[in-house]
Amino acid sequence: MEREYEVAAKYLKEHSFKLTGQRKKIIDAIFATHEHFSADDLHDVLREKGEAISKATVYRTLSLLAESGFIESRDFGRGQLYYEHVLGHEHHDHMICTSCGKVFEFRNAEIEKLKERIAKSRGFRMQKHSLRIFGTCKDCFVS
Amino acid sequence: MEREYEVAAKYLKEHSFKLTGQRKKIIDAIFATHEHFSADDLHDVLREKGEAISKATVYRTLSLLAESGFIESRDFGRGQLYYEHVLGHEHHDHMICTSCGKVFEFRNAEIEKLKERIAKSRGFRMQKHSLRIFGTCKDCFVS
DNA sequence: ATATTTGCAAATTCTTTGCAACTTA
DNA sequence: TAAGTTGCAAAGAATTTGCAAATAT
Repeated sequence: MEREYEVAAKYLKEHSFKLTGQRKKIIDAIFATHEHFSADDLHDVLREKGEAISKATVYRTLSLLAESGFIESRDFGRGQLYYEHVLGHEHHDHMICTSCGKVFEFRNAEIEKLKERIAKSRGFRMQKHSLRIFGTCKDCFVS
Repeated sequence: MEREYEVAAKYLKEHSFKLTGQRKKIIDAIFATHEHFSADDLHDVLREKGEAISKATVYRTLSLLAESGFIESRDFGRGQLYYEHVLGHEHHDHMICTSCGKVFEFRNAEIEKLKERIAKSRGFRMQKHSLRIFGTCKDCFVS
C-alpha cells in the first residue's frame, strides 16, 4: 500500500497539487480496498474511521484521481458512478447480474488484443476501455 | 418503420400496457432516427413536431422501452444517459473521442463470439453487453 | 367501468460550485 | 506568503414520484 501511495504523492507534487491531509486519507482508503465504491461509500468509510472529510472534497479528489489515471469510474447502471483503483489492479472487465446486482470481474487476453487492434485500425488512440456484460448469474438463474 | 412499430404495439398489448397517443408518438420518433439521443433530445424532437408530451412521460416511456428491450441506454460519460433503438439496428460497440465527443460505432464478430463464450463459461446468461473504447479520434490526434 | 397513464409540480439523488477561511510548499 | 484546498451551503442537472384528471380497453 505504500508503493501506490508514493506514486500518487509523486504525481501530485509534479503537477503542483498539494498533498493535504484529506487527500492522504482518501488515497489510503481507496488503495486499501479492491472493491468498487461510490463517492458516498467512500465518504462513509472515511467517516467510520473518524475522518470527517466533506463530500465536496471527496468528489473533488475522485475527479482528480480519475483524471490522473489512478482510479477509473464505472457505470453499473445504478444511477451513480462507482470507482476502483487502477494502480496495482490489473485491467479487467465486468459481468453484472441484473438480478442480484453482483459484479464479477474477468479478464481475457484475446479480447484485450482485439480492442487494441480495432482501435488502431481506425486511427483511434485508445486511452481506456470498458466492457460490461449484463445478465443473470449462475446463482440467480435457478429455474 | 411500420414493422418496429407493430412489434412494440404487440408487446404492449401482451403485457397489458396501453398504447396511448403519447407512446405511439414516442415510439415513432425513436425508430425514425438511428442516432443516439437523450431524454431531453427526444423531448425536444417531439416538441418541434408540435407534440407537447411531458418530460415525465418521456422518461417513463424510455424506462418501459428499455426494460422491454426495444431500446438500450448508453453512458458516454456526459452525465446523462443516451439511448438508441435495438430493433432494426444490429448490435455494435462504441468508440468515444474524449476530445471532440464524437461517438463511432463498430462491430467485430470475433469480439461478439468471445463475449458469448466468456459469459457461458461462467454460467452467466448474457442479456446485453456494452463495450466502449475511450480515446482520441484520428481528427483530434493532430500533433 | 376500471385499470392504466398523463401532466404538473414538488421531491430526490447525485454532483458541482462560489466563497471565505485555512493549509501546504 | 502565495497558490492551492477545504467546508459549507446553495446551486445544478437529471430523473423520479404523488396525485388528481384524463384515457384506453
